[in-house]
Amino acid sequence: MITTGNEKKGKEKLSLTSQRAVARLALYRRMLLHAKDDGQHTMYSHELADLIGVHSPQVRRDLMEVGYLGHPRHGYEIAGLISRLDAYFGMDQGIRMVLVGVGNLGRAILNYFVGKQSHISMEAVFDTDPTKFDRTIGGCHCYPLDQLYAIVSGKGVHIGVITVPAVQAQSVADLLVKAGVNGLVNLAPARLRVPPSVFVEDMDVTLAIEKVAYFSKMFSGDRGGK
Amino acid sequence: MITTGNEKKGKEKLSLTSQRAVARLALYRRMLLHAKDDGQHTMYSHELADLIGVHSPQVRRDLMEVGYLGHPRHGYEIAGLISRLDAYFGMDQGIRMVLVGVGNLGRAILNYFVGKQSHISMEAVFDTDPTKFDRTIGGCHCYPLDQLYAIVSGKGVHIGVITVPAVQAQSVADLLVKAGVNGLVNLAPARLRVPPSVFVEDMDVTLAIEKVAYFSKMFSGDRGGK
DNA sequence: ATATGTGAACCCATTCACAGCG
DNA sequence: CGCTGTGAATGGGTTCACATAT
Repeated sequence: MITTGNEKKGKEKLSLTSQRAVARLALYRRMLLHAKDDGQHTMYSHELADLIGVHSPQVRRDLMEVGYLGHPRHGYEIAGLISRLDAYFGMDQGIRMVLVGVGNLGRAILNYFVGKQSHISMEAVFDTDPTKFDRTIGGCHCYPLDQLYAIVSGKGVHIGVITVPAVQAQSVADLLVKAGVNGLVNLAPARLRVPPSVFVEDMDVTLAIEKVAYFSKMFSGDRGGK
Repeated sequence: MITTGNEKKGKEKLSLTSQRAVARLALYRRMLLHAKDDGQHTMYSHELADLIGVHSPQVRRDLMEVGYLGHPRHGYEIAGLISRLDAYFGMDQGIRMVLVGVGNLGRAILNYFVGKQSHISMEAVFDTDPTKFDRTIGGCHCYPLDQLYAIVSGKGVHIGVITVPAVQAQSVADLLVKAGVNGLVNLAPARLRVPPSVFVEDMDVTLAIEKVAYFSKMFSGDRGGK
């Protein structure tokens, strides 16, 4: 087990922070990176709270959870907190991922990573379309899907991103799990069945649209001008 | 006047179901559609529960919320429940949406809708790239972004889907809101500021990956070997 | 005085347990 | 009986309030 320089109190709390909390922490990190780019050195909990739309005690409690202490008069030190969050997300050791399904959606996601250097790296992409084999797409080499196990297994790849049609999603998930990933980002509108040791995050655009359909109808009780 | 955005003028009947509940209802609907395609006529709460990974009382409570009653011995009647859910999501009146940003991501989302007939229709798409103007992309006519207000306003378009780079997301959101949409699906990794009468659903792939990074690390005690 | 750290209260979503009905 | 409908209990996440530190 590798621990980085920043020591938190002896509490190596592996506790499962709630998914909501983890998402907020990722947002804090993003805002802190922006602030750092702008030359800021410290930030108050209430500033961070305003930036992502929560209350300041929420921020303080979240940061307490990751074991980073602020300064009662000056707030939180940005660079240090970013380092702490990097460690929290395992980015100090690097996160390796692969993507399966180089359609429009897959390419869109690859574009998020091309150019900008991140602690999260896309190691390879896979597809079943022979015209894509051995090409470099979005900065990544594209391999045939049936070589996935051979290429991914044992390489310490943590995350698989699934951007294939719904009908293929489960078989791709099975393949990725067999190859050793323990986290999946599933962009296909399908429900995946995976062993409990694998974490799945579903990103279902159709579902999101339906949600918005409901709430937007509700929000527009009257649509009279203002 | 300062608006805290905290005025909930909840209508008791159509009460603001929680976001989580609405997402589940959309999933129920999808599963029911599949079952109907397979020729099933009724379904039990525990079946539906298993299909989406929740407990049966949760299903019954959710369906109670939308006011659909099952039969104590035969479960829920599929066709009727689907109709009820269609009405719940406003689909019986049709949901009209537009999409802004015809990059890979935008095209991927358009592909979700091309071919399959849905109660949700994509009315038009917009971009700033002149080479795309007046072309039909994913079954939709592409207009210049600066014609958005003229084309969308007054057409009863409910939802805007934002698939532009992060830096443009806010201005596109402003435009869509001015044109009268009251629901946004935001695929850009940016935080949007909108009036409280507009519902925003963020779909942030980068955030999702970071979430999975955390939980996948946590799920795998060590990453060295097996 | 101002901002953090945190126990305690609060609130809401989920789950339980059982009444009711076919 | 089996399955639904739902009040009651549970549990987890958020907010409050205040002690603490500088």
